[in-house]
Amino acid sequence: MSEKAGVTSYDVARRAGVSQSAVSRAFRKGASVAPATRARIVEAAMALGYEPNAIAQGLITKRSNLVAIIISNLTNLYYPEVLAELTQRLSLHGVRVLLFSLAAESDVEEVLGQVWRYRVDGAIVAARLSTEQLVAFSNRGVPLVLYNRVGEGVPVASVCCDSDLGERALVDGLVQAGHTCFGIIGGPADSYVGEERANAAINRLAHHGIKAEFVRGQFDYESGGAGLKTLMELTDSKLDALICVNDLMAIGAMDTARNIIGKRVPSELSITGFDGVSPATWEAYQLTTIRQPVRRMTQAAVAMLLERIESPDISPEQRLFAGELLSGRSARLL
Amino acid sequence: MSEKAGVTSYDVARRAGVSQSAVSRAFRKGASVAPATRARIVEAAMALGYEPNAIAQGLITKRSNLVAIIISNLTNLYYPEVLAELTQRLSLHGVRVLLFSLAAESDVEEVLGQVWRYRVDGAIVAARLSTEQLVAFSNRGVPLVLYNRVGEGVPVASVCCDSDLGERALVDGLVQAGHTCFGIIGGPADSYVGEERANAAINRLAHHGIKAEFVRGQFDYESGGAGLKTLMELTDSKLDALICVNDLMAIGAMDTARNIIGKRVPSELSITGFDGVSPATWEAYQLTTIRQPVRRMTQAAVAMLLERIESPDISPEQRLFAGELLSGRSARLL
DNA sequence: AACGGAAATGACTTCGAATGCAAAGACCAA
DNA sequence: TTGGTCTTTGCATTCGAAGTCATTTCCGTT
Repeated sequence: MSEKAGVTSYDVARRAGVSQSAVSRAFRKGASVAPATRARIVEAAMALGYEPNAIAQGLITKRSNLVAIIISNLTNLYYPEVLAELTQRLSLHGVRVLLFSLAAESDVEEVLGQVWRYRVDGAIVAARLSTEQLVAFSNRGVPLVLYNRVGEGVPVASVCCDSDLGERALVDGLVQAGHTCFGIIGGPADSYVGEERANAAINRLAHHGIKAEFVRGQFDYESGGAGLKTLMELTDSKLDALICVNDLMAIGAMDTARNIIGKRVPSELSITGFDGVSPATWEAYQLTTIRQPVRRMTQAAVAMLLERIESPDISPEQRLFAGELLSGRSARLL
Repeated sequence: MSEKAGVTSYDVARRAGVSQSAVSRAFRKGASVAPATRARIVEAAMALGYEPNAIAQGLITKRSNLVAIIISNLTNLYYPEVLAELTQRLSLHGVRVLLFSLAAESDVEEVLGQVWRYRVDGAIVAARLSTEQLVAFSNRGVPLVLYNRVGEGVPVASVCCDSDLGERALVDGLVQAGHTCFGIIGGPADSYVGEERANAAINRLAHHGIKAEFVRGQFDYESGGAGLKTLMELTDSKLDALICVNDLMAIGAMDTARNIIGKRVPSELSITGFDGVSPATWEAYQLTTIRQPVRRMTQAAVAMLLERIESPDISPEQRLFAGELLSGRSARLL
């Protein structure tokens, strides 16, 4: 078994005394090969350390068995879990992952060029795509599933965690528990989930006749503390309910509230997050948040994508998953 | 610009009134094409939305421009950062990432089969490889760089963060600050870094004539708390210095110490970690730890790999980076 | 006008596996 | 033995771009 580079089906064929076609057939199930022949071929292949060249297979079959995964910022703490899940699930189906991680959202265009070049069978995207970019996918016939985003102006298959339901649960709980002065820390203006969640919270508060102060953050730890400080100023320190559109900012805010500002959480200030990342459940935080059902969502995304790879004409579908309210100890909820 | 699937160089050639060869040349720098011709070709290519088929290129040139990245558990909190860095750096060099994330270490063998099939130009691996597996890389002529691991029995290019230096700094600091009862929480027995760091700590303590209690964890938050409890029992609650081989366990231990056991950190119990993940710097923890120089390490890994892809015969090299001591507030150090 | 050398271009082959098609065997029945 | 059916097998072609080599074109010289 002296595995060497560049062993081809011809090498195997020669050693087994058959034609190259036979070798090819021996490796695809359902092909017409005599059992004895197949055995000889497999033996020869093992002896030579032969592995079919996926590149050549891809060229002839027009199936690369590659799926592109495009994620804007992997350091988000939430995405690694998603990525790991997606990768492993796709693996089970014999599909390989071509990973594109963006330093800046604006890199998408360049990345797409590479996606086309590699003739991927499909793509799962957790980054903002313009309408033209969405159209490009459909023109090129590359099945696409958006993760936690929906197509703007164009119907596209997508998997999302319901922002409205989630924020509604949080807002309602906070309102009913008697909070009166609300603040919201949103995401950057160009983030889809950020806007969705912030708007969901704002709308639900409006439904209760409450107007909240609003500031933007960058989804990171520091933004939480900074946002909280700003909101305290804006509200003359009357703030008693802080809604953050992700957990990381909520955690940052908690730390700042306790250690810098000196507000008790949750007795003086309730703080909520969104995502359900693992630090949210740590003893020190016990964050009240909405946990995204990552396993079900990734499972759905993979299933939808594979379906569309098999049958390219399946119509777009949006799957909205309800998050689970995680009642921690960072907020007084009713 | 009605980009469609399956535009080939022949299509472009026809539209530009040239041969396929000309199109090919127009897209590679340094080739002999008249400026005017190239212009016509580029225009035609744009009009058709042509992108060279990387699969076909890979087949003929025997360069896939793909690099495999194999990471055992992405949920480790430390690896996402590494992965993002690696991906982006490789991108800059026109190299694409084929990601393999392992659910269990034992999946490596199966994954390697796929690595061979895709004829990757090289691989960066942060997972345990057996000697046979290491040899397989060299037999197949696939350049390999190990990340935070070294080849066992076989010389292999690798990039590591120095465990000895790091643990020595921590141990010396703790000893000099007067700690007397030491406990160590290691990693699973099959983890390379886990064993390295634990041994480094044990050895350095021995050098000071101190013997520490030792328990194993799984690198996760829960293991920290559980490990601490066990160590408290083993030491009749006399434990006053806890060395964890990664930050996550240290964080878990801190939370348990403060909130469950009721020990003050660091006045009654000093806790140290390793890695320098972002939560370690959070207000609530301010962990005393060794920060791995991720940027320099990934930078080195990429550089080493690319070098070896260009010149396959470069001899193996180990690059050991010293970590930076992050003096937080979780340990009394001198 | 004729020639030489360089630049530009195209025809053809190549990479490695898959597959349509035809030929060759295998097997059974009459 | 012959014919017919079904299974195996090999030949030849294909996928799309790169690159070799031969040819053509272009330009400057004399």
